[in-house]
Amino acid sequence: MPRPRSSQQPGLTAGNIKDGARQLMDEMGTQGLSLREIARRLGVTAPAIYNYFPRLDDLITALIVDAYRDLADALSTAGQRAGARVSADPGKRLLAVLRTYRAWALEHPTEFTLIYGNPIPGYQAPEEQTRPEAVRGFAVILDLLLEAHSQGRLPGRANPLPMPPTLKVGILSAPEGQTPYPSEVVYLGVMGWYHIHGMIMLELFEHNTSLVSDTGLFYEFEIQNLLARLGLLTETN
Amino acid sequence: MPRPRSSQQPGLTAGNIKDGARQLMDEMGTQGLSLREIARRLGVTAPAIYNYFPRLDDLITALIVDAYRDLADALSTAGQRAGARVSADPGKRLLAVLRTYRAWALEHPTEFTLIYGNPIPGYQAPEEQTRPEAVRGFAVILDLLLEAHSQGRLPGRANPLPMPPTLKVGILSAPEGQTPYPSEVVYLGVMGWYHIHGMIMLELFEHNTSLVSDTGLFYEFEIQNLLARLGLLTETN
DNA sequence: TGTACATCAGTGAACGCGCGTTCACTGATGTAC
DNA sequence: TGTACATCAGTGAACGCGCGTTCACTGATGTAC
Repeated sequence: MPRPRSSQQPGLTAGNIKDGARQLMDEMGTQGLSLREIARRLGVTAPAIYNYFPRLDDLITALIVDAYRDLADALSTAGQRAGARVSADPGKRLLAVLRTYRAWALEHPTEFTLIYGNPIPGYQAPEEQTRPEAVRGFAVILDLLLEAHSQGRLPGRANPLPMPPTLKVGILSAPEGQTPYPSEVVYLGVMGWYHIHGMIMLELFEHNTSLVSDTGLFYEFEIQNLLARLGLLTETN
Repeated sequence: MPRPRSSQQPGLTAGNIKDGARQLMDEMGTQGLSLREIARRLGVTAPAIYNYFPRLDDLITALIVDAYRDLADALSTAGQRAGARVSADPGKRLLAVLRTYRAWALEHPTEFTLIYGNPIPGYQAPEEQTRPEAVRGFAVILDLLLEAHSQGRLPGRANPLPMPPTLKVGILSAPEGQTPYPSEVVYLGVMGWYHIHGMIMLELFEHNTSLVSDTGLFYEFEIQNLLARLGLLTETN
């Protein structure tokens, strides 16, 4: 049977396939991914996909990298917009970024799960592909903390943060091979991330439905509290 | 072919099957569960399992309930032992409980993932079976907070905790149908849980390997910090 | 304007696999007499 | 002590299914002349 595709129609693209995959995962969960089912939905036979992704794992990798990139973009533009719109205050920009973190997770639950949920059995993410985008997202937060730190607004030598001397924080070099972040900045970033991440994970998988009635309000309260404790928010909002 | 089993051998039991399932999940991840593979490892044919678990979902439910129960037991005995060994101070007992939370997760990564990781697609946990044990574990934490609260050691009316008036915290009734926990207690419990849970999830799925070199120390520092902020730990350890 | 040709995206059949579940059955066990 | 019998845990074959991947192929397209 001849291919029905005419030259006007866009035909199969890597983008098409990824979109189909994302849609399928939305319905079936991250482990419901299936080359054959994606092909079926695109009105194409399964082997056709091999022209774009030699193996299923390559498709998964592409989806993961896309997700990290999309999240990093969302965080980055949220920070920039807040800077342009409201003020240059790093605390307020950080607040906008943290709001966006949750918003992105709730708007893209499948992709968030793909990144941060159970590892897919038998699949090993190639770090050299996924790591840069993953780091870029977290660096948005670290950069704002660094800015506050350089303004002397974070706890430091004069106003020491409780931080045990034996605690060794791994060194994460800044994006462009610049000087590494000071360990106070990394510590605060990680600490805040843990808190926020736990909230979102438990909300996403519905472990807190009987405990918290308005998870959005709760989140908002927590991030304001967090930033206020660091001296980054003087007035509310 | 006759059954090789003689009366001395224990033969197949529900416990055997669950143990095999847990072992399989340790190797293959929570979604690697397979009736046939479990049966194969137990030296038995797949239909034999149907005498003990009518459907695969029933086996999963049993595993989930077991995990919640085991975690709740671990938390509960940790609190009791700390009370007997060290002091009756609820803060110190809480510290022991929080240490146990992480220890249990790291010792039972598969079961922790089964409970708190991605939902298994197509499987819906029957709440009436899983909820009591899930609540029991969390109640260990809440009970200790309640004890501190009744001793006036938590922030209260006199020494108010920042807690927005509009924040509505769902009511969780105490185990035996006793009076519900005060909302300060629930709030602090949930808040701490979020923080701790995020740490453990990110550690378990190895998202923080490049950020934190000694995750055990980091965790220890965080929980001591957390309790100190609530006024539950005056001296270290 | 017309013809020959290379390209290459997508096809269809097939591979070997593992899965959950059903079914009639078998045969060792323990009990009742 | 011996015999007849009910029980029921586990068997083996079969069902229908979907999966990832391979392979030789086809035929529309665009290009070169």
